[in-house]
Amino acid sequence: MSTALRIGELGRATGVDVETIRYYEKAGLLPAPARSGNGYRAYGPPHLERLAFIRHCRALDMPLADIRRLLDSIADPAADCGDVNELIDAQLARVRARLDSMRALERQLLALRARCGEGHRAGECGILHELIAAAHGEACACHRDAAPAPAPQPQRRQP
Amino acid sequence: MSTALRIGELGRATGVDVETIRYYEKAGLLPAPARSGNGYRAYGPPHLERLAFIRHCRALDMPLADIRRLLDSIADPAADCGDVNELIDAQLARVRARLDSMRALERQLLALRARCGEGHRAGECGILHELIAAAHGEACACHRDAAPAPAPQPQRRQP
DNA sequence: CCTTGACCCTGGAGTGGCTACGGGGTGTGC
DNA sequence: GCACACCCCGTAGCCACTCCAGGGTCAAGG
Repeated sequence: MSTALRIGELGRATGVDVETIRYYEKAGLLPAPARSGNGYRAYGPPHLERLAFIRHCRALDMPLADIRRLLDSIADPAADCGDVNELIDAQLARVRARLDSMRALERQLLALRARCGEGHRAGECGILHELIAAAHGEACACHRDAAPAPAPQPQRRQP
Repeated sequence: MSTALRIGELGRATGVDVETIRYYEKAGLLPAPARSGNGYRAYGPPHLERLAFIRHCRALDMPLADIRRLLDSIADPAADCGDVNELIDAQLARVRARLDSMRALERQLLALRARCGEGHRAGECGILHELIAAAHGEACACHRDAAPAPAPQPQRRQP
C-alpha cells in the first residue's frame, strides 16, 4: 500500500495528463485500479508499467486499438507473435505513406512561398494567384513535377 | 441555367464527396447555391472554382479556418497580403515539424521491426520485449540515438 | 474553527474534418 | 407502376483526447 499512487502522481510519473489516464481507463486500456477510502484511484507499479507501455506505443503513433492488441499479446505469451509483426509493419507502412505525402507537401508549400513578390495587396499576391491557378487545374509551380496531390491530412492539435 | 450543376455532378467534376460539399456549405466555406424547382442545389461555375480552390488548399493540408481567411483575401484584392504569407509560413512550419517527428518514427519502427527473431510465440518476441523495455525507460533499439519521442499524432482515416 | 488551495470525483460536451445513416422526396427508363 | 439513381435534411459517429461544471476531500495556515 505504501507504493500506491494517486492519479496525479501517476500522471507526473509518466508525463501523462490526468484526464488522459481516466480516458484510457474508460477505453479499457488501463484496468480500473483499487480505490482508497475516499474514492480516489490507487495505482500500483503494474499500472505505471502498463501506462508507460501505452505511451511508448502512442509515441510510435499506433492507434489505441492496435495497442490493445499488443497488450493482449503480452498477456498471453504463448500466443503467436505474427500478429505483432503485422501491426508493426502496418504501422510502418502508414508512417511511410504519410512521410511521402508530407514531403510532397513541403515541396509544394516551398514553391508557393517563393511566389510572394513585392506587391503587398492581395490582388497582386503571387501566392494567391498560384493557388487560384492551381485550383483551375493549370500547371502551377507547386504541383509541377510533383507527385499527385496527397489526400488531405487531419490537423494535429497542440498538446 | 444550362451550366447549372447538381450536387452529384459538382462532386464528380471536382472529385469531392457529396456529403463533404454539403459539409463545406454548412461550415460557411462554400456559399449556399440557388435551388431549382425541386429544391435541389444548383451550382454554377463560381462554385466549381471555389470548391476546387478549397480542395487544393486542403491538399496542402491547411485547416478550414485558414482556407476561409484565404478566401477572404481573394474576395478583397485591395487588402494586405501579409496575412497570406503568414498562413503559408505557418503551414510550412507545421508540415516540417510533422516531417521531423515522422522521420524519427520511421527510424524507431524500423529498429523495432528488426528485433523480431525466429521465435513465434509472443513470449519470445523481440518486438514485444523491446517495447516493454522501452516503456521501462531502459535504453532500447528504437530510441537509442534517436530524437526524443515525438508527441502522439492523430491517425488518419483512409478516405 | 474557518478558509484557502491543491487535489480528486463524475458525467457530459467540444475539437476537426469529415463519414454514415435513417427516413423521406424526385425524376427517368422499362 | 416500379425499380433505381439521385436529391433533401438532420443527426450521430469516428479518433484521441481536452475542457468544463459542479461537487467532494484533505492538509496547512490564520
